[in-house]
Amino acid sequence: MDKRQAIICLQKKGYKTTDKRKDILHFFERANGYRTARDVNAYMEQRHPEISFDTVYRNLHLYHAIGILEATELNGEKLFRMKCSDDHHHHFICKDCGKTAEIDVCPMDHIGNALANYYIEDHKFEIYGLCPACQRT
Amino acid sequence: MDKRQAIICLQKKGYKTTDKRKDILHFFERANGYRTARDVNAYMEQRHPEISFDTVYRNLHLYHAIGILEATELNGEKLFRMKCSDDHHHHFICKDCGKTAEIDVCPMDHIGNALANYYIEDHKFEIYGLCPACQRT
DNA sequence: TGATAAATCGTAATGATTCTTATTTACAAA
DNA sequence: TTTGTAAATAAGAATCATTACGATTTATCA
Repeated sequence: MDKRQAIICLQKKGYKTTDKRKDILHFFERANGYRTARDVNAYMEQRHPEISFDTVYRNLHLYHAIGILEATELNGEKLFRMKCSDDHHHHFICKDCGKTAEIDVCPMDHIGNALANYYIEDHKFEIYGLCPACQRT
Repeated sequence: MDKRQAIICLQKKGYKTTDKRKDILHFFERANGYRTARDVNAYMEQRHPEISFDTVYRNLHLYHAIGILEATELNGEKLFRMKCSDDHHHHFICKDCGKTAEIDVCPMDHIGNALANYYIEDHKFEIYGLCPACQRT
């Protein structure tokens, strides 16, 4: 997903494409990894000094709901990133810069019938550490 | 880990064993799964109407730091449970009651050298859903 | 261009958690 | 058993992320 596709997605579903919405997408297009709502706020405040963080949170939530962004949670903060390709996979997440790497292994393929009587809704597999670039600092 | 072992652990490290600390342990000994800080607060307020939630948070944090409790995070809230056996494993977590089930599969055994140049600090694998008991309601 | 529903602003409210200061208590040593 | 002292606690203020709300502005389309 890139900015262009996201804008099409917004329009298709009848949402308005405001400058602020476009700028949020622009931010994520360049981010290449997970970012906090605070990061987005900081970026947006440069361009729109009067922006309300309600606008940021509302749009992050919207983008997540309609599948433009994906979200996770770390240290009590929500993190967002552009949705990547549709095939199921997990992520390595750099604790320093938020950059991610795809992991194609899914542990659900290996659990067999260990949870036979359980109703499974969801799962989370993430690896945390330092990406090659951040190890050098 | 049970209450008795936890108290020994506290004493060994020179921490005082107050009634409130014991009651928190008592709560987790019976809990058999993840509980929020709010759950602990609610329980403690029954027994100690004057208790400060600072006391609860401080002790949860301490217990986690010295390995009596383990922690995770869900929907913007921290969850705690008694530390279980020392062999590495992951959990199924019931979204309704917090009860957990051990999963012996660890995805790290399957990633090969996919992250060869990455420094790995940590990983998280959790499955969410409903336990057999909670499916019936 | 103008009507209208959606989006935004500004700010207050919330919910979880942490911090601060004064007071109390568990424990060790006499 | 008493007492000194560091640790633990109470009470409430402060913080941090997030959500809610009424008033105002704006994108879109007829």
